[in-house]
Amino acid sequence: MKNKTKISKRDRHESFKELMQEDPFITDEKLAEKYSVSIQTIRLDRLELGIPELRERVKKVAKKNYDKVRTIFSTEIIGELIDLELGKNGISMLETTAEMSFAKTNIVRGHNIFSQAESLALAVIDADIALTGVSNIKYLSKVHAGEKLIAKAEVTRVRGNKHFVHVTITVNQIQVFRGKFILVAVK
Amino acid sequence: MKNKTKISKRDRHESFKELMQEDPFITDEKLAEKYSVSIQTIRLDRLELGIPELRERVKKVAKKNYDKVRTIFSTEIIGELIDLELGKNGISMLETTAEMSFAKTNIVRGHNIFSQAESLALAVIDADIALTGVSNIKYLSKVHAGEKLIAKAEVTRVRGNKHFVHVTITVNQIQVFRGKFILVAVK
DNA sequence: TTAATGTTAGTACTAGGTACTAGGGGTGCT
DNA sequence: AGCACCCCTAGTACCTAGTACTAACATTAA
Repeated sequence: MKNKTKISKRDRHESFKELMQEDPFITDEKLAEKYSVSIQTIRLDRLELGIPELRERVKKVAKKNYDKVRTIFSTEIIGELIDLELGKNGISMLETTAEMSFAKTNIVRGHNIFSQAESLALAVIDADIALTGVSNIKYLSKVHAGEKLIAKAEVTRVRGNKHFVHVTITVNQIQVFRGKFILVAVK
Repeated sequence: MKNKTKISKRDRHESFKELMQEDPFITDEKLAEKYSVSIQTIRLDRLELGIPELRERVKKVAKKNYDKVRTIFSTEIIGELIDLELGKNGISMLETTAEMSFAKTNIVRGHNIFSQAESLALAVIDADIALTGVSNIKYLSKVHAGEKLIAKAEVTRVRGNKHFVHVTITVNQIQVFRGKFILVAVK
């Protein structure tokens, strides 16, 4: 028998998976200390649970977030573009995650929803570069992390370089957001 | 003399620094091939330029973006809170970056500005948890990457669980955004 | 008691390096 | 022409955080 706090394999594996998500930057050595088992045991555990080695985990985080940051900040569309008829209408889909929401309530933050709507509005209008001038929006009901947002945008009027776009977002056919945008095409 | 495309040290170093930012995931071996020099030369280059090894670079990207994603999605305030009088008013500051803007024009995307405004509005009201119900916003002029946004929020009226907040954002005393929010405090 | 499961130990090997020593080749200066 | 200096290349020992594998012991269940 060893000495201290030794838990069962099942419990260790349980705790293991959680820890890997919280802190992907931990080495086998540290893990071995933490659970007071040998490094070999940790390696068998990772093998069993299909958890890659530290370097791979770090690389994965790097690549994922690298992409993510680029997607959030840089893409023309927040969410996935499903359908688009330039100058007329468009549909995009956004799967909400825990990161988009308040920790306490799991309710998705408004600006994430707004971002989807605004970027879709910008995408549907038939202009090279456009900026949002005015918008009038209403959040109709709470959105919880994990729910799939379907945004539909429709161009209602075009007057000179001003484009009027209506956007509605639904979750399971229930409206959660609606907004009117006036977009200004710039040269 | 070797054989092919060999450029000067200065030019290599120049190109080197750029490449490291574009693609931090490249190994010394690949770099050696790319510049048709030996691995040792690449290592001397990195030493000279103070560029860490691949693993450290990857780790850095991982950590940075890890934090970034958390900041964007999770913080209560987008930008830095400068002043706050709960239930009355608040000021926040956001330094815009190239990532927040359209690549072509360098103009900051609307939703980044909106996010600052909305999150500040949520912060000033004296309620544990609140959601945005309605908002009415106007972008008054373009914001370019690098400009410092100062958001001022003021609670104008409270009726039951509805909080009316006005937010203005300025760059060098010039208004670039104004918005009215109706926030709903939830229990 | 035997078999299965869980744990530890150790070896050979890997990638992608650091740190260091040593030497060759071209250029510039005197 | 001689020599110094820079640039580049080569090679060795060592490092971390592993993989892949073999072997043996400990614990538990049948």
